[in-house]
Amino acid sequence: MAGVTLKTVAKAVGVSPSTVSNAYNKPDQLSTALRERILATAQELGYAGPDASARALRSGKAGAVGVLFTDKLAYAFSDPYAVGFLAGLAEVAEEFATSLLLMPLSSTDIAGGSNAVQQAAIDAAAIFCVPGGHPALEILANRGIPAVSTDRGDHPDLSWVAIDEVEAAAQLGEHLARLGHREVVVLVDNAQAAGGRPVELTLDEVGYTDCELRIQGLQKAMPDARLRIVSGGHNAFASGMKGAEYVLDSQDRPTAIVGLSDVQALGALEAMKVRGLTPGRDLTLAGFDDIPAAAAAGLTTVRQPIKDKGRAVGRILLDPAATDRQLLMPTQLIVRSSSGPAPKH
Amino acid sequence: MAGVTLKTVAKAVGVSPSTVSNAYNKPDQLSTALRERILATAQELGYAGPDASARALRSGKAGAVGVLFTDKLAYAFSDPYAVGFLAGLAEVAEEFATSLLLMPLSSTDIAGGSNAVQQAAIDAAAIFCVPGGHPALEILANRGIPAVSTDRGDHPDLSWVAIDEVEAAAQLGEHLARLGHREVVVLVDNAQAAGGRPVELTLDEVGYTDCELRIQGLQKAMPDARLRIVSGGHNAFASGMKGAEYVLDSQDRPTAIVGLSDVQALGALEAMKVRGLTPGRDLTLAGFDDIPAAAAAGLTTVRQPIKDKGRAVGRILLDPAATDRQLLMPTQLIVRSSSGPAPKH
DNA sequence: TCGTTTTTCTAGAACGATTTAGAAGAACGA
DNA sequence: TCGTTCTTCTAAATCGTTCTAGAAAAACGA
Repeated sequence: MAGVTLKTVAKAVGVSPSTVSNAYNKPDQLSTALRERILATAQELGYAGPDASARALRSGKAGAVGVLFTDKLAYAFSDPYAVGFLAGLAEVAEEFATSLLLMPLSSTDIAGGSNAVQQAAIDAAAIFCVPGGHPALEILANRGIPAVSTDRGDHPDLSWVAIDEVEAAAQLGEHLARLGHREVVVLVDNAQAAGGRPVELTLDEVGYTDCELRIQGLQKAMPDARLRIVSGGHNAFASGMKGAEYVLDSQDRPTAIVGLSDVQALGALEAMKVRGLTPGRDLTLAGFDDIPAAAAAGLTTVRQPIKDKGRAVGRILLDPAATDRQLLMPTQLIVRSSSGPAPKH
Repeated sequence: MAGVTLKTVAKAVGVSPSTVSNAYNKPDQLSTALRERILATAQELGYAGPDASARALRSGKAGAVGVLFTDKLAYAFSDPYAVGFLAGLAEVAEEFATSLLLMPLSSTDIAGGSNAVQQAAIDAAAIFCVPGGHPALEILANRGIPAVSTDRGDHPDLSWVAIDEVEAAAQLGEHLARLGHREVVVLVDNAQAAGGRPVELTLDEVGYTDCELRIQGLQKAMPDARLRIVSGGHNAFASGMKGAEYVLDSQDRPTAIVGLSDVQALGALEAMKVRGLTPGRDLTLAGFDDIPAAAAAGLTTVRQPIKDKGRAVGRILLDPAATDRQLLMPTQLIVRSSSGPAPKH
């Protein structure tokens, strides 16, 4: 059973290996009769079709696109936003009979080459929320693998599918400003705070480009407001809760809390509930992304078409017909019950 | 920049290709000085390390494990249960510097070989909730790829990590029986109902082994109860809602509804809420899996350690030290407010 | 009937690495 | 000093395909 190759089959049928190869890949290059005879013999010999690695080597196509996530791979699945992106990407991948290769980003042994990004047999890569300058991006570039990012990069020849982070955040900022909020806390993803106490950051310490831009957008739309940047850890429900707890239990309570992702905002919502605070009345809460749970919770947020984002990335990566290599997706402010006028003193 | 291979580097440095290969893979097989010289030259030439496909072909290791999901790949991400499994698996994969290859199962062109399962360069495969007898499983077997399933198969030499479905469901059944329920509706995943009207099924029509076993377990524990099997479509929130609506709006209302997954049960919960029904008082509702949202919703359910399941599958696939190839994971009945005594007439 | 096109198939060279077996020289123990 | 063992490096075979030319036969048009 083992060791059955194209050659074995070719010999058994009495044709050349090329012909057997064609039987699988170019059915119109040989007579139907012969093709069927070859396939039958292959079946009989237990030949499972052309070897994937060999085919990939020779043809230069791996039949898979890589997906790069920040942080731990296991972690990526906790945010419905990331999952939505993946779902959109998967949809297109499915259409092109291509697999998705999820690559862990953790191991930093770059020179050694034991890196997953180094090892991966992929034709292209989707880069999801990876901070600019990450070593993995360089590896990808070195390997000459076409990539599409979900962040607008600085290089003009980079492909991306993104939103206008500044404008999107500004929409939300205007809404909050109109409601009279001047004391705002922004909850962000931060590695430092993970596992420890919540931290208060400056804009420069944020790290993620998209987060920075959003904060800038908020500030732009509410020039008179005082923005504080707080993190309770990685981008997750628990972190949002921790960050909000820290803020709510301090003397210096804001009138509005903005989570830079809905999962964090929902965590903050939980912290408010525990303290008997009603969102939209006692304190305004807003998020970002508009994940399904946001609607159920009545969370004001900025909707971005995440599944479409995934689809668009997939098209750029896989569809030769896709011409636009830089795509700006629309966003929309969704006002729900969690935002209300700032209480007057 | 293009066309730089091991050979190019070898020629540039003035050593044999084997030595360059060793510089990357077996650092202790050559002097440190030479190794550094090689690596430096490689860098200079823009060589990005050994080609993944070539390495995979020659060494016979792809550095990736495949993940087979039922249904549409895009779809798999909508259930936190599936996502939890993936997270556990990813954790172990990360540890072994292995990537996860998500394969779409849809295309059925098996003979043609344009199949993702056929094409995929993988060392092993995790099979998640794929109904027995699916053609993809045969392809995998033909290719001689070791696989671990989340269902206990019939073959004694198959590897799996599963739960005792019958016993787990029986625990829940006993709980319901003790509460006096005799009219029970079970909500299941079913392709037929997808996109159309909810359907009522017989046990034989269910299809998924695990679902069948759970229903058997319920029946076993509540011999006097009448079990009806209803499906509102694929395994998802919306399907559970649709199925429950169908049942709640009929003349023949049950006293208890059991979702065979929490997402479905939560969908049913929504349908109840809309109708002003309080779970645990007007009608008993129970689920399966104990996803995070279940706790928040007060849903009685059967907990299974899904992340551990993913981890265990990963270990069997990747860890040579893992000896047990068949693992039964524990389950636990979690009673919350959504279940209560059956109303007396 | 004769050139021309089409169909069907093949030989042999890649693809880019890893592996095996072994050579050359250095280091070692007695 | 001599045989033995290490260390360091190499030559050549091999992994299993697909691809590029092109050959042989069949079909075609005039």
